[in-house]
Amino acid sequence: MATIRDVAKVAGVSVSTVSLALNQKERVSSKTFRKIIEAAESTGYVANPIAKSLRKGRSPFVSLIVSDIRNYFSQMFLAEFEHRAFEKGYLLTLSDKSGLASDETAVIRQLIAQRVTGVMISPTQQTRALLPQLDQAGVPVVLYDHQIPDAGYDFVGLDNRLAVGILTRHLFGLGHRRIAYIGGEPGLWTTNERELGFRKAMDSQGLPIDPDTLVSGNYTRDGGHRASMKLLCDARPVTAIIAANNEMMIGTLQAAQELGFRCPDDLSICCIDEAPWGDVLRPRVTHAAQPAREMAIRAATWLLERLEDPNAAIEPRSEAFAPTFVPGETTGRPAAQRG
Amino acid sequence: MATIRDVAKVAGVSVSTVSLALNQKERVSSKTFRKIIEAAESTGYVANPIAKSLRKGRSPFVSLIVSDIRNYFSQMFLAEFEHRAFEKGYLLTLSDKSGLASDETAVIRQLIAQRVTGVMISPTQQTRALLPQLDQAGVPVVLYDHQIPDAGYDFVGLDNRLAVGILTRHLFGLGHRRIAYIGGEPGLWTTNERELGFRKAMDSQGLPIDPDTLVSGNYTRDGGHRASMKLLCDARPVTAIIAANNEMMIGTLQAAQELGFRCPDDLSICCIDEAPWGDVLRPRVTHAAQPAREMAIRAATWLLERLEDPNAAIEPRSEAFAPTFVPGETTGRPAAQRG
DNA sequence: AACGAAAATCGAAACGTTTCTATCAACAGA
DNA sequence: TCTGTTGATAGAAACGTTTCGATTTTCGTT
Repeated sequence: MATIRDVAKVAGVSVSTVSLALNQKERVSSKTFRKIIEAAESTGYVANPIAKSLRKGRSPFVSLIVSDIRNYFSQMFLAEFEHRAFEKGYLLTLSDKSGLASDETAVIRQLIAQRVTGVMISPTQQTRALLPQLDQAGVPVVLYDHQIPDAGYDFVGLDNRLAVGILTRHLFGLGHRRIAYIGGEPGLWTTNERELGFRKAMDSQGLPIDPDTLVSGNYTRDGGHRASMKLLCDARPVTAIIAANNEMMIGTLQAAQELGFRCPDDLSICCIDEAPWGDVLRPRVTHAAQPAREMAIRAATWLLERLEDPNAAIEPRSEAFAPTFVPGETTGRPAAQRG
Repeated sequence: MATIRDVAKVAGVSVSTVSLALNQKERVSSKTFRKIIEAAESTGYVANPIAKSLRKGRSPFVSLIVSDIRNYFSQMFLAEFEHRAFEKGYLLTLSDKSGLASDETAVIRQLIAQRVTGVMISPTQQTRALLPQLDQAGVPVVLYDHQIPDAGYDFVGLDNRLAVGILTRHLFGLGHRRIAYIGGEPGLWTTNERELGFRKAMDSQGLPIDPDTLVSGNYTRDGGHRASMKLLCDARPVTAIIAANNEMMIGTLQAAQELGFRCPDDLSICCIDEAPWGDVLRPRVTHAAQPAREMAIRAATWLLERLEDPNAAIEPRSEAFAPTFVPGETTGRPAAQRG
């Protein structure tokens, strides 16, 4: 492969002039510029980005660390980020925390060593301890999905309290009083926020919370199924269930079906998140959708903006997107209220 | 950040000895080895992979180029490849061809320049011309989904002819005679194979193919919808439709519903591919599923195997996975045959 | 024609490794 | 005691850029 030295030789100039010509064309006379371009073309020269990275201390990579790539939300961030990054000349590296071997610490250590120029990450508890390392390495970071309060990073997420609030209010409006809530994996920020949203909403309707009806389903289909089974086999089953994400909603739907509950006649079900093929699922599930695409675009834009000018002192920004309420066929008046 | 020179100084040995100790510990006396390890730890040394790459002419990156990341099949490859690659010490770069700006030529040029050590790619026509460049750069390649016959690359895909054959045979067995086929984007390998499978299957049942019932839907939902509309508004509509992928199947389902066709009473529908949430979709769609996960694992294994020993002369391997036939509720006997 | 400033170009160092070749010490065999 | 061999370590070159400081060229003024 042709190197810059070959080009210099062919063009009859020094190596440094070639570098100048290729990177800051205004620093070079137009005559030599032409000569150099010509030489570069005739030799088929393409700069070695690795050498450039070594010298500059920065690689043209930008990284996305998702919690689980099988999840619809992650995919949006992936798609939008990849396109936008590539447009700006960056390549994308992807890491998935759900992987068996995926130790987040190791991932981040690797990325820092590779001198990636920016990181977008859906953080967890474990992540908190790693962020200072990225900081120290001077790598701009944008968080999404889970917030780390007061950490001073850009953040893009959902207004989780509002989302659950809307769903609760919706059910209340239909006449439900015994409303169960299936929360996500304990310890995560969104989990706390969503639960808090539920508590507040119930409180503001003057409804007490029966601790038996506030359970965790770990954000998994199976967890949702198990939790629902318990909720529905109770002596006095709830009339409505809110699942904190779509996977658990599916588990709930399944449990209801298996136990002979008709939805929404005997049981109303709704959730946060939309399903990948939500528009063709029957029954259509009532849900509070995250505007995933917009959120992804915002996050990508913010990160790329920081890369544009790494030492511009941009104040950390934070945006909680309002959910979109999508009424479906899985929620209705409770049986006792009808007819 | 500490460099190898700092370690050498602290350990009181030369730089080359440190390098030796860290990479081929047997080449160094155990006494100095200990000294060096200690020095490395005390200085917090972590090798700069970029310098290593420059020197070695290879980076620790492995690349996946998908046709469209929003597609379930791509996601499987992504998830499995990422995990396995990371386990072996590689980082993954991802490129999505569906991106607005994503010029495949530019992507591959970049990857070669970055000296990636292996590439997994779902090729298209355009790709064919780019493969020699990867070859020349000595980058092992594994193809998936679309085959490029006789190109001499590892390939993992579906037995497309069999998949369509099964579906056709299934419909024939139910009594259908007017069977339509909605094919994919023209020019792609799988498109051709699937169509060929249809032709052969029809032929072997002694059924003529009405050219009006063999149409293209471009693999998109909308394309499937349009094609179905035409098929169903015909004077003598078909009794069954095979869609060459899941997206087009959805379009077909929708069209049937809009035109008042009951499925499967008035119209049987089936397709290749499963849906991401296929197990909760109602009605359950009859389909020939690709064993996506196994395929992804195979592809990842093959590629990583080649990276293990880059100059082992491994014969190109190729595997066409048999589809899994999953009967559903969208296919049944044609109306004329029943009661 | 000579001068000085500005513009253009050059040479060399530096980024942090690996690896080739050379040196050195130790040690076995004669 | 000397020689040849082996194993451990050292030195230096090379990978391909960018960038700093130095040098040369150009060109407008006087």
